[in-house]
Amino acid sequence: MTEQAEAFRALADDTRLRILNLLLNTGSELCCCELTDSLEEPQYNVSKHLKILRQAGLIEGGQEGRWVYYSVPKKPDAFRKGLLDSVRSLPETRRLKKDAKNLDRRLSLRHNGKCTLGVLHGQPSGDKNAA
Amino acid sequence: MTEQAEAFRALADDTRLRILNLLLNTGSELCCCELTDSLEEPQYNVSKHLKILRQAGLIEGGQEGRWVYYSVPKKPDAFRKGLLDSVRSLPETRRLKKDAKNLDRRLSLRHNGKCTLGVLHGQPSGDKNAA
DNA sequence: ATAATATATGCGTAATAGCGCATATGTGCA
DNA sequence: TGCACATATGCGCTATTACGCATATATTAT
Repeated sequence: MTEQAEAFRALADDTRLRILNLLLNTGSELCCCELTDSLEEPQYNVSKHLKILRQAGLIEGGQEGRWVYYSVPKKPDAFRKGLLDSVRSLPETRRLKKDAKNLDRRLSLRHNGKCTLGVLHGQPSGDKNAA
Repeated sequence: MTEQAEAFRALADDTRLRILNLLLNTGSELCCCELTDSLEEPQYNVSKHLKILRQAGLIEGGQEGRWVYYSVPKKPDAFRKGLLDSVRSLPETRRLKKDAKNLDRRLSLRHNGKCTLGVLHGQPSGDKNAA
């Protein structure tokens, strides 16, 4: 598979589109646990999806202490810039709105603009512990 | 999977990208056999890929007699238009150039701007009959 | 009608993807 | 040195995908 087809494949997944949606709609860099809580997905899944996106060159990740902050590339090549623009134009579904709302709440817990917590919600498989 | 992720998935395949590349770079509509010969892939595969692209809303197909002509949608929605633009910006690999060359040759066999032939090459699995 | 032909599709199989779970890795702090 | 914690990864499983092959469908020509 060519590099370009791989990039498309990285986008062919709802969870990964949700991750990118959050990264694109916030100026900030987001760490794994913030994404995990926002998406209400298990941490190991979020981590795996982040890896796929990073390998496709669609996000970048930088470690800061125990945390790894992910963000959209500052200078993507033309092809990936086009792809990211396509993701930016995704229709705002209920799910994406909820993700954004979760993220807002989660970001308000930062201190000095940095995450100081881990995953808060119950690592839901079916949301047993959420309520 | 959302409709948008499905569209990305449809693009996550080299053969399908090659098909779109040909459709985007020719003003003309192309029939299945012309694409088959240009790509040097088996007819049944091309047909299957065309189906996936059509279901994703990335191409349209219209029957004319025994032939089915495929083309890029005239009025795609904003999201798909962005995707098609991304495909348009694919780097010109050797493979894509060869496809285009094959297509040129194949198009020169049209009569009155319409295809009058079926698949010409040896339905290669490994190009046994090609030489 | 029958044959010829352009395209589509069902089936079997091998490869791949995503999830859940458990656990490893690596960093900071006591 | 050892513990706590954020993140990453290996494994087993199931579901999906792509391919090759054979054949079905549909349209034209004889």
